[in-house]
This record gives sequence, C-alpha cells and structure tokens, in this order.
Amino acid sequence: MNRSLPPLTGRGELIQDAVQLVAAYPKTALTVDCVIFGFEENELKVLLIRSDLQAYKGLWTLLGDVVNESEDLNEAAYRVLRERTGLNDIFLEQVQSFSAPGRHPGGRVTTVAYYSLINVRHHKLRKLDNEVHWHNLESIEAMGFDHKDILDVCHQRLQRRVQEHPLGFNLLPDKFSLRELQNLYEAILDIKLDRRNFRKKFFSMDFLIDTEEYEVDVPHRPGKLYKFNFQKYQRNQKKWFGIDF
Amino acid sequence: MNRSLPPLTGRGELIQDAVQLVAAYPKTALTVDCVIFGFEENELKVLLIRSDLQAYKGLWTLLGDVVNESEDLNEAAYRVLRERTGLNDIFLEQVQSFSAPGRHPGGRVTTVAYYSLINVRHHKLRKLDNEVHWHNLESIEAMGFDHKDILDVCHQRLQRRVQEHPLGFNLLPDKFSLRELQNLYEAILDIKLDRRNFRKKFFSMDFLIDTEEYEVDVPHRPGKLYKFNFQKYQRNQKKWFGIDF
DNA sequence: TTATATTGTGTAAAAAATACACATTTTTGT
DNA sequence: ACAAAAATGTGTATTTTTTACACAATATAA
Repeated sequence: MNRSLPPLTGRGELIQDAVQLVAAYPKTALTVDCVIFGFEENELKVLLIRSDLQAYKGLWTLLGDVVNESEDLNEAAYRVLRERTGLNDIFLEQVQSFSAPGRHPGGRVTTVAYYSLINVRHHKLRKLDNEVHWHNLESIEAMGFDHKDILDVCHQRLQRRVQEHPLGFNLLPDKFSLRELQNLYEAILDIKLDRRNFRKKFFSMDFLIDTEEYEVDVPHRPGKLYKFNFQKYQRNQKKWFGIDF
Repeated sequence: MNRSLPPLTGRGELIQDAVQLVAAYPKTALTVDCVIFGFEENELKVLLIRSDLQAYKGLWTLLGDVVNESEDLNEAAYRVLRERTGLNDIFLEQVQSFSAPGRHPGGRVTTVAYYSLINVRHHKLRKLDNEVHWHNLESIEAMGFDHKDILDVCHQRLQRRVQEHPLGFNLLPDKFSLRELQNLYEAILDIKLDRRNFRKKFFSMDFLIDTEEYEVDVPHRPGKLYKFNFQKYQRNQKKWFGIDF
C-alpha cells in the first residue's frame, strides 16, 4: 500500500518514520479459516466444528485460528491443519479474504480463506475436539459468521482447480480404483461422467501407475488399483492455452 | 475463524463476550493494493507511483491505501481506483492477500491485492499525483515492499482469466479493430497468435458488433471497427467442463 | 448355478484446433 | 501516376479432441 490519500502533498516529502505511519492506521484482527475437504462413501465432505461463540450457538463453522504476531498466512493455515488433523505436508491453497466490517460479532476480524484436501483415513482428529465432524457438503445449510459464503467460494475454487491439476488424488488413498477416482470427480463437480471416456482421459494423461493389485471385499468384480505418479506429473507441467469463454 | 487452540477445553463452554475475545487478538494494519492494467501502443501497462517511504526511496509501488474502519475490502479497492483514475464502474477482482511479517518496514501490514482493467484514455490522473505513471509491464524490475511479487501474481491471474472471460475489452476503446484485440491478447499472454484463427475464434463467439466504421489515420488499409456486445455475453454465460491438466 | 453388480474395452461421428497463402485496400514515397 | 509497403480479409484441409455408445468378462451373493 501507499500513502493515505486525503493529505496528498504533491512531491518530495518522504516519510522517514514508517513505524509511526503504520501505528496510526486502523487495525484489524487477522485469522485464517480452512475449508478442509475429504472424500468418503462417494461424498465430498468438509471438516467443521461447532462455534464456540454464544452468538452462534449450535452452528457449525470452519476450522480457523488467529494468525500469530510473527506468522505468515500460509504458516498459520498449515498450523491449523496440523493441529486439527495431525497432517503435515498437505495440499493447501489460499483462496481469498473476507473482511466485511460486521462479519464477526466481536469487532473487525479479517479472515483469509484456504482450502485443503486430505485423505480422511490418514488423520486422527484431536481427541479433545469432540465436536469436530465431517459433514456432507450437500447437507450444509446455515453456518456461523460468513462461513457458508467462504465454503461456497472455496468449493467453486476446488471445482475449477481440479480440472486444471490432478489435485483429486490428495483425497484418495494411496491405491485407488478408477471407479473411486471417477466417483470423486463426480462428487466434486456434481455431474455425471461417461465411464469409458473418463478412463480414456486419465490413461492418456499417463500418470497412473498400475499396481497389479485389485480391490478386495467388493461384492462384484474387483477393479485394478492404481497409484498416482507425482514425479511424472511434476516433470511434465503442462503449458496452457486456449481461449475458451 | 474459531477458538485459539492451546487452551482447548473439550466442550460446552461458550464464549459470551465476543468483543473481549477479539480484543485480545494480535492486530494488523489492513491495506488494499491495486494492480491497474492498461493497454497502449501494443504494450500491457501498469499504473505505478513512487514510494513515499524513505526506506524505498526512488522505487515504484502499486497504488494502494489503508482500509478504513468500517469499509469492506472491495469498497476500499474501488475507492483507490476512483481516487486515482476518476473511474467508477470498473472491472476489479480480488486476487490474494500478502501478510509476511516483514513485508512493511513500519510493522505488520496485511495487504489484499486486486487487479483492475481500465482504458487508459478514459481517465485523467489526479493532478497532484505527478509521480503516477504508466509503466511497461516488461520493463518493471525492482519495486518497493513485496509489490513485484504482487504484480507477478496478479499478472498470472489476468492471463488465466482473460482466457475464460472476455475481460480484455475493458482495456480497449469502445470501438476497436480485430488487430487491436489480437495485439491485446498477445501482450497479455506474451505469445503470438495466428491471425486467421484468432478472427475465426472471436467471430464464432458472436459477441462482436460490426459498427460499419473503419480505422482512420493508419498507414495501411484500415480495419473494420467493432464493439463488444456486453449484454449478449452476460446472457450466455458459458457452462464449463473439460479436464485439462 | 444363476442372478447381480461392476469391470474392462473400441470405434465411429462430431466438434474444435491448427496450419497455412493470396488477393485486396489503403498510405507513402518517388 | 505509379510502385512499394503494410496491413486487412478470407477458406480449406488436417489433426486433435471430445463425445456417444454396447457387450463380454469376472467376481460375489443367494
């Protein structure tokens, strides 16, 4: 940012004391809120906690926390994930900030929204947080604060990203069948896909590793299990063009 | 956001006094910074001002300002645009926030980055701001604060968006030739495009209005001038799918 | 053994993207 | 007046991508 506008003085007068300048600015509390997506039983899920504010009693909210004094935004978001899920190296993306003056009953609080994709099997919820639960994305209605808006914006971002990058794998177990993969895409995008074309598409991208293993305990012909070839994907980061309004 | 983590107490104890809660949070100053893109002489431009901080003497910075006490982020960003360019109803999009603890020499300042597209002919720079100038995007090197990073991120966002929505028209005069349009896309995306295919593409999208007028004062055969059919575009907001890593 | 459920597979048609060249129109310079 | 320069305007063939669509094979459950 730059100088506050009204006292524009033309040219030349440089501000010596930046600390004094910033001290005079209005201040806001700063938080991060994480939309943590998971996938289970062919449904897209979100991890929510009950609001601890009387004002939102009974309502669900996103997992978030205050950003500490000398902490960057990403650090804070990773910390929230780590503290809540025990998971460390996770996909995480900043989405956007929300700062409507009335969005928090306690005063001005600016929040930076993130979303994250985790494998619901790989984490253990913190014991004490017995109000932390996975929710079906579809079934979520009212939430505390403006968290429903944040959730919707993050879901839209996910829908978009998952078509540009193979992020979906973060939600799946290490080994997965193509049907699971397709169910995942259908759940995220909320559409039906053609099975043969879906397979063709993913095979042609050529970063599925055939494990030569098969599903077990399914009440029908078991499908082959694949792994995602992260290395190959990272080597071939696709160039990108095509006007497409 | 939700409760601060360390003193997790299990369940049940709702916070009555949200104001007291927020009062105890660390605070940050909050600003918006606008990357204002323009297009002139076939070059993508950005509007910059000289830093008014001694610490960044001589360096260029984005146009920004503090977010006022009861102002939302978008309001603040529109205000910056209005105050700097005199323009009111302009395309503007929030990109992301930057809050590294050391990013401002005066203490913690969180900034929310926006980008905006304006027609360089439609505005008059504020008289007093005689250090506000258009810069060739290509030629920008060091900047004050972390503004070069912000600029780069916003440019990437623009490159992406301009292929999903016909935003480019915001940078052009009301009437424009197809060559100007192509030059614009080539400047934004920093690539060469095939002239015939480019024309085909845009004609097939069918929101160019033929004005039956032609360029004047060009040292060669003049091209036809077109207008952009905003209404038609808004009616046909395209649905969207195609996995495309 | 049969019914059920799901996997695995290929081709044809349609749509979209790409590569590519020449005649036309205007201005500028002689 | 003419020639040179510069850019416009236009169409087709090829390749690539997307879409639509059906049946045999394999495993489990009854």
